[in-house]
Amino acid sequence: MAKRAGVSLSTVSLVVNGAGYVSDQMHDRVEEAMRDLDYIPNELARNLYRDRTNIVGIIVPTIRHPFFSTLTAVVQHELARHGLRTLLCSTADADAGEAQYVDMLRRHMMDGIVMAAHTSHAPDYWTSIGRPIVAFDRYLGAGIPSVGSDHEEGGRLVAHHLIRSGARHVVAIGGPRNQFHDLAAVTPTTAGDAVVSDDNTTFPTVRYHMTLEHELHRNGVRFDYVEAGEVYDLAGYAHAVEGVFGRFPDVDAMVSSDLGAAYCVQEALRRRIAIPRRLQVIAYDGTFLADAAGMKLTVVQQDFATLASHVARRMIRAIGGNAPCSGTSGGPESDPSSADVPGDEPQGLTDLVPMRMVRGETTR
Amino acid sequence: MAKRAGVSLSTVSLVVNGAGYVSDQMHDRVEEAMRDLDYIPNELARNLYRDRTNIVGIIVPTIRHPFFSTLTAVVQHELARHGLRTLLCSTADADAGEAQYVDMLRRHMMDGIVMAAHTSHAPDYWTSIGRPIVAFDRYLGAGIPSVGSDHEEGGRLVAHHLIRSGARHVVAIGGPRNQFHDLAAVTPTTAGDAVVSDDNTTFPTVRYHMTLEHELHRNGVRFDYVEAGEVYDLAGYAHAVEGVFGRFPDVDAMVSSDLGAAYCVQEALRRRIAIPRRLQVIAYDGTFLADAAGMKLTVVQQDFATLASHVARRMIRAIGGNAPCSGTSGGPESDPSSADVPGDEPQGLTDLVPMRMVRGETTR
DNA sequence: CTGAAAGCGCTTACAG
DNA sequence: CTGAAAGCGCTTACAG
Repeated sequence: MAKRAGVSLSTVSLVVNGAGYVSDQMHDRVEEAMRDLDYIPNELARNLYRDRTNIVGIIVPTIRHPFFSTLTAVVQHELARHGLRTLLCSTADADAGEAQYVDMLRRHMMDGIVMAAHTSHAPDYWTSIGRPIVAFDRYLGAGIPSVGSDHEEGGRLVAHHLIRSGARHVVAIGGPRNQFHDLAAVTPTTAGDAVVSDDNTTFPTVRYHMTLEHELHRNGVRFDYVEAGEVYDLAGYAHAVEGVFGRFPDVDAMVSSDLGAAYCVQEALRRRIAIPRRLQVIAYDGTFLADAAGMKLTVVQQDFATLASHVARRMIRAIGGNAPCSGTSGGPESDPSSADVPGDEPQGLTDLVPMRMVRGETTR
Repeated sequence: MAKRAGVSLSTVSLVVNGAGYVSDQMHDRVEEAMRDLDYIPNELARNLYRDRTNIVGIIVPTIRHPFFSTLTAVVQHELARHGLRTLLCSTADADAGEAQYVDMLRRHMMDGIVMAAHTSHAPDYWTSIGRPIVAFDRYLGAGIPSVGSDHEEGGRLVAHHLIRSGARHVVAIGGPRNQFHDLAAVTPTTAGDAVVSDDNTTFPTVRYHMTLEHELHRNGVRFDYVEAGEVYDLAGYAHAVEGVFGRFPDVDAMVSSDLGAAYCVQEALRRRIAIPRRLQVIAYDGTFLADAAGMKLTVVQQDFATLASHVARRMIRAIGGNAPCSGTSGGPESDPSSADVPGDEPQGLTDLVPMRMVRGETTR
C-alpha cells in the first residue's frame, strides 16, 4: 500500500529491509515518500511471512517475588540485546497454568519459552512440544537445555560456613518438599533422609537442600526443614518463620530465600534475639531485598547476569537461523528441532553457574 | 493446509472459530481430522487478518523495584482476564527508552501500551501516536486516559498522622524533583515552595509531596525533601537515607516509598535510634516489602487491585471492538481514535483511586 | 536495477 | 449448509 512515489511495493520493501540492489535515486525517492506519508511497516505481515514474532515468553510463578522479578529483569535485558522481547507469563498471577502459555508457543505467538516455574507435567509433555524451550533451574526432559546456579555449591557454602561458625541447630525454610520429587530421580530413604542419585535427572534446586542437609549431618549439626507453602504465597514465609521459633527454641541458624530470611530477621528483632550472636541468618538468592531487610543479610548470591546471558544464548540457539535485528537475514533456515542440538559443547545441555557467599551482618 | 478430511479450509475455519453454520456431521469430521493431525492454528495469520495481537505492553522503569513488580503483576492479571497478554517493556533494564516500545505499538506488534515510567517526551508526542495508550500516575496529553491513586489524599493521610503524633521535623526521600515539572503545570514559588495549580494538568505523583509539604508547613512542622536518584537506582535510596541522619540529626519522622522506608528502618536500627519512639517511618505504596523490612511498616497503601482493574478497563475500551477471547466476534469495528473517547463518564478520562493508611510498628 | 507475481496461513463475504 | 475466491500487508524469488 505504499505505491505513493510511483515505485512498486517490492522496491519499497527492498529499501525498508536494506536488502537487494536499489539505485540511490530510487532509494531517496522512497525514503522521502515514506517520510511524507510517515509510513510505518506493519510488523504483523512480516511476522506471518517469517514465522517469527521475536517474542519470548518467560514463565514464572509470580513477578512479585523478588527472586523472579530480578530474574525476569535480567533475562529481559539480555534477550533485548538480541532483539527479542519478553512476554510475561506468570502462573500464579493469571489463573492460567503453563499449558496456556505453551499453547501460545505452539500457535506461533511466541518464538520460545523460558520455563522457570514449577510444572506438574512430565518430561514427555515438554519434549513433545517441538518448539524452543529453555529450562531454568529444572530438568524438563531429554534434549531441553537447562540453565541454573550450581546449587550443590550453594549448599556447601552455607553448610561450611555454619559448621565453621559453630552452629548446632539449623532450620531451613523453603517450598513444599513434595515438589522435590516431581521431576527428580531422587531416592528418599526412610528417615526423611534423601540421597541425590543420577546427575542429569534431578530437579536442580533440590540439590541445595540435600547437600546442605548432608553436610550438616555429617558434622553432627541438627537440621530441620520447614515448609513455607508455595513460592508465590509471600505471606506464607512469615507464618512459617513465626512457627519455627515456637517449635525449635534452640535454633541458632536459619536459612531461607531472601524473603524468608528477611522475615527471620524481623521476627528475631521482635523477640529480641541477637543476630548474629544468638541466631545466624543466611539468605539464598541475593536480590535487592537482602540489602533492605532490617540488617544487611549474609547471602549466597546467584549470579543473575551470568544466568541471564546463558538463558539468552540457549534461547537464541534454540530459535535458530534468521537474526532478528541485524540486517543479515540469512533466509528461513530455522529448524525447530535444533532446540535439542545434542551435546554441542563441553557441558552438553546444562549450564551450571557458580555461586558465591557475600558476608553481611547476619552471620558470625 | 487443513484439507485432510476432504473438506475445504473454509469449513475448518468455521469449525475452529465456532462461527457460521456447519452440519454436525461436518463438524465431527473436521474435529476428528484436527485431532488426528493435531492441527494447531497459526495465530500469526489471524493476527494479520484481524490487525490484533492481543498483546499489551507495560512500560515501567524496572521490574526489580517492588512497586513496579507489584503493579505489573496485578495489571497482567487483570489484562489476562480479558484475554490480553502482557509484554514487559522496561526502560531501565533494556537500554531502550520508551520510544522503541512506542514504535512497536505503531508497527502493530502490540494492541496498546500502559505507560508507567517517566518520559521526557512532551504531550504532543503522546497524543500524536493515535493508538491505544493508558497513562499510569501521569498526564500524557489531552485525550489520553489516566489511572492513578489519589495522591493528594495520600499526602493528607501522612501529614495528618505526623501532625497528630507530634512530629517536629519530617524528611521525605524521593525521586529527582526536577521531574516533577516536566509535564506539570506547577508553579514553584521562591522558597522551594510550590503550589498545585490546574487540576487536570499535573503529574499526579507530585501532588503527594506538595500536599504533604503544604499541610506540614501550615502546622509549623519542618519538612525537608531529599533526592534519592532515579527510581530504578535501588541502592540510591540507601545512600540517600544514610545522608539524612548526618544532615538532619533532629529528624523525627521519615517518609518514603516502601524501599526507602525499609532503608530508614535499617539505618535507624544500626544507629540504635528507637522506632517509633524517637523516629517514625511511614512507607508509601504498601508492597510485600512493607511486611519484611525488619519491622512491619506503617504504610499508605495503594489499592493495586483497583488500580489494575481501572487500567484494564481503560485499555479494553481504548482497543475497542472485537472481543479477543469470547466467541462473540463482532467484526472489525475497532477504531484507533476511540482511544480518546471524550468524557464518556462522570470522572472524564481520569480514574482516581482512594488510598488508606495501615498502621504498622513504625509509627506512634 | 526495477516491476509483476506468488505466497506466508488464516478469515470472511460471496456464490453454489 | 459447503466450496472457490479474494484479501490481511508484507517478502522474496523470478522475469524484464
